[in-house]
Amino acid sequence: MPSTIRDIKERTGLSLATISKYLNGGNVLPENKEKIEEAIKELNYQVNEMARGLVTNKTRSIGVLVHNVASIFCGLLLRYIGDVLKDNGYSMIICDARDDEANQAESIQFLLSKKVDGIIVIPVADKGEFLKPAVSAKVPVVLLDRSLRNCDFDCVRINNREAAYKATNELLKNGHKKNAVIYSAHNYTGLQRYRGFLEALEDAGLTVEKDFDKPGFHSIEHGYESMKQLLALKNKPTGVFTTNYEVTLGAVMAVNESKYSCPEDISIMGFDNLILTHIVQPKMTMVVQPMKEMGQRAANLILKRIAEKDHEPPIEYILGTKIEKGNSIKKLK
Amino acid sequence: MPSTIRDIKERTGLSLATISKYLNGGNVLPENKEKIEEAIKELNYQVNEMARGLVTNKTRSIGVLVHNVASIFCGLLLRYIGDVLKDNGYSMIICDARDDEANQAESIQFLLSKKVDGIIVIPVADKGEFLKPAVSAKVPVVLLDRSLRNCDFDCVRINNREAAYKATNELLKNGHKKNAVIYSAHNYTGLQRYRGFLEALEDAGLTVEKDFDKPGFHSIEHGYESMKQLLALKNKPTGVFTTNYEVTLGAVMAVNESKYSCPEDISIMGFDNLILTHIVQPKMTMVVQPMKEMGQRAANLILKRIAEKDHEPPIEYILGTKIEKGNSIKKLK
DNA sequence: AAAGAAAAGCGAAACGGTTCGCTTGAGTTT
DNA sequence: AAACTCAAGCGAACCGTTTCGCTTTTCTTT
Repeated sequence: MPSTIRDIKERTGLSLATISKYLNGGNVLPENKEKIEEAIKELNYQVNEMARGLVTNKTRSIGVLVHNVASIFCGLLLRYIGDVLKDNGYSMIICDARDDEANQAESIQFLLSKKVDGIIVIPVADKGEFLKPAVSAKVPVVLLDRSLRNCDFDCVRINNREAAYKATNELLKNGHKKNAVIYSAHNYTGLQRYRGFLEALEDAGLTVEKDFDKPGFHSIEHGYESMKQLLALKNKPTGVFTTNYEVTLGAVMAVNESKYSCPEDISIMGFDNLILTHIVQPKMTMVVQPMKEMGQRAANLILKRIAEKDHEPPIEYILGTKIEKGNSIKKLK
Repeated sequence: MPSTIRDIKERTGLSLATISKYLNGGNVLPENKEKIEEAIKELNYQVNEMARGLVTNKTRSIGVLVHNVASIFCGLLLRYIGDVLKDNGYSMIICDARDDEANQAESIQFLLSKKVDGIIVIPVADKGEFLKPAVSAKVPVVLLDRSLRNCDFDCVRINNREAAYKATNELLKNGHKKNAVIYSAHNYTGLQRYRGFLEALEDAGLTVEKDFDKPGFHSIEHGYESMKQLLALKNKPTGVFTTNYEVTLGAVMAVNESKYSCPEDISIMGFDNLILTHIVQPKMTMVVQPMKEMGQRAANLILKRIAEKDHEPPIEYILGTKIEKGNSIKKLK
């Protein structure tokens, strides 16, 4: 039913090769160009991407594998990624790992079976084995937001350690000496932020108390439970560094439900300025990441890799963060 | 590099036709079946979906066009849709309309150019013109969450009018006579909820005051601004029905920033029990939708339509809602 | 004006599957 | 044992592009 390049051939009297050349941006006589364009318009012709793909071995689609599609953080990144891809004629096939490594590995296989030209991934954990099939299939991979242990892939992210260091200093500067940290112990990003926290304490001649050290999952629940435990301590911390969006959310919930309030009874340094910050009182002080740039860079990078013929060595784009000041940190004298 | 059906032919001595037959679930002698399976395993063979698609004219991909990919509501639906599609071997190509009708129309064209087998859409507005190209191309469409004016498509949604009616009654039952409503005036769902609100008032012998009637966009800003205006009135409402997640969020923000509090000074009846609502105090009373079922039904419905040879008349699945009680509504005597 | 270079066009062979219509052969019926 | 039935297998055509290697045309240069 839909018209093909052969219909255009009939209509213009030109050969398939010439028409194909035109379609792919090759040079054609102005006269013929006009003929072809007219035919395309009249026949409402659209290239059959499948036929093209069969020859070129390209699908013009990119797989995007996220750790959790229902998180607002991912949603935003998806928007920016999708924009760039669509503008370049690429479709975005999404897979959701639901924070599970087995799902994640299966999703990579799925994407490869769909013959995507490249994959952008926000990994669940810090291990990279699940990406081996992509490497064997020579499908380029770009990591986003989270790197991996012994990472040998392109990656777009922030300097997590430094950001955490700066954030912790914000607590220290305000006189907080008893600081807790709530973090994800299962991915590279979480661990790096934890290290930044420790380094800042160390440089200030402090250490973290055992009860104040809260590793766990990247989840609202973890933030919630940890903050509850912290508030129940006899010897409570005065400051808490919550190292990602979900954990910050959970921690705020816990404070809200308690008899304590922020920043009077407990100060919080948060992460990721998403909608949360606007609806809670007081306004949170937090580390903000350049989400838009992260998404766009990741998309552009994967497109670049696809276009390259040679296999270039991996690049890391490390973007800057800033601290947005609110009123969630009390100044201690 | 990757092996083809021809490699299997060499290895087994069978014909292409037979192997293809096996791949598509046809009957083959047990002996040959074994040979083929062995060859597939050893050669690590995977069907080339593009070659298959060229013949069958199917891509095994579904376009999902959402009004706003960064909303947590959409994110959740995407998760449930994606699960069903992947289990059936279909990939999910996502487009984000960014709440803009022009983007939405362009995205449909994009999806059609990608030759998706079907489209699931959460429309931006209540007009359906943008779907015409899909109809002409005979690509099935399933609407999700929001219907359209003069709708002639399959649709999976809740009974918005009834849900709003029940919700409003919750305010009325608690003695509220001065009720405001904040809603989206740009999509079918919002308008239906508004009607349900009006009907409930009417049945109680009440009407809505002009100042209490707040149409606008489906956005946090709209909820925020409207609530601010309501709180600034000399003659304030005692109850407010916020008819979607974003608007509820914004309204809560506005109350939090004001000198008033909920439910002492103003009662709120909200919509959509998503995670953010847990972080605000008091716990909200709200209408909850069966998100999982909505996503799954939509996905299964589109798959069913694709499988059907004849063009069956459209179906509407109208799912039930329930009210989750919190403490955001004060009992007036 | 002839020779040479560059640009544009062409035919045909891929790409990797599915499917149509026919042949083969085993099993069943009379 | 001949005739018939039915399952399984096969060859070849086809899906709609791209691309290779060649020919033709046009433009420069001397």
